[in-house]
Amino acid sequence: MTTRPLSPDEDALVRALPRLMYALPRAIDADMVREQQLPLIEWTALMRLSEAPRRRMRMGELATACELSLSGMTRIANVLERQGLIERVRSDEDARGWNAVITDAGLARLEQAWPTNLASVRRHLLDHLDGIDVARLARAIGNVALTD
Amino acid sequence: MTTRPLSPDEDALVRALPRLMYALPRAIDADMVREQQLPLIEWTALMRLSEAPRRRMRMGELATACELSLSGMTRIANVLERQGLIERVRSDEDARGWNAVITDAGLARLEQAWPTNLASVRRHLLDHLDGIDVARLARAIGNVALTD
DNA sequence: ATGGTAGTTGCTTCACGAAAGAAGTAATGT
DNA sequence: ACATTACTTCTTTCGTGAAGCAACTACCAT
Repeated sequence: MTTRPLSPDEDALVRALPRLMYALPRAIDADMVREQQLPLIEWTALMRLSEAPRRRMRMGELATACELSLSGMTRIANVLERQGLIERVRSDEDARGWNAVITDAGLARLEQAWPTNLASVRRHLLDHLDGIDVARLARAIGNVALTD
Repeated sequence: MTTRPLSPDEDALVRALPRLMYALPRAIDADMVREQQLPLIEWTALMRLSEAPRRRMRMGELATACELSLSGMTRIANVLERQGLIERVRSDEDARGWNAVITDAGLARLEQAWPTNLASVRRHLLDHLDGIDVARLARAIGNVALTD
């Protein structure tokens, strides 16, 4: 295992990391719950579904997209389904599989909550990234934590 | 609340965010547990203590530094104390307060686990940040999620 | 081809542990 | 004395991994 020491810059980043990993999701989630009664994870699931072809995704696919375990995804899907924001329909090409499909109510709810999410991400994150190449950063983050 | 739409770059960043907020901490923690039997949060606590004046911090201070609730910090401190990695001593200027003090064993454990943490952060994060101004990013992240 | 069976996959249910928040306790300050 | 502060204990919620179940695939024997 490589143990070349960190440069001072990298070291500073490592020390700042808990902010990003622990504080940021809590802060955004708190905004979403307070203003929209829609936790961040549920918002994320709706967002992924809304962008999927035919507004649907297999459960496993959705779990991955939400960075959630499959069992965790089942739980969230139950919550969303009980609220009528998604439906579950059997996959037509594999009878073991279920598709989560976002409903019209789900799309409406997503629309309604969108500005809160946007403002929250701005306030907690984007507003602090002056001078950072955001496009490059976004691309970089896409590759983060790929292997486990 | 401001709802100016996101630029495409910002939008890409927002969509990549779950990686950073959910997958990254899980990945690093998994490495720490697998190779060192020392969860990331415990490592973080030891690291903060090791750098504090007189190797000690008040519980509340430490909780903040670890981005943890006070009750959560109590729990972690109990675990570390049972392992002899920290001690609790009453604060001499406020009898309500406790100082968590890292022991020699704690320092040794931190040293021992350091390379794993370093390698993990490199592998999951730093290695993917080509072209990013890391110094600037570190400074920026320091300001993330300040308000709740 | 046809069917049997072994193994894999997709999802849910169950059992557990981690973290937050509320309520409680003890010491301070005014 | 009363309100506030520092921490712990208690309660509830959230998310994981393991176990369970149903359905699909692959392989072989006939």
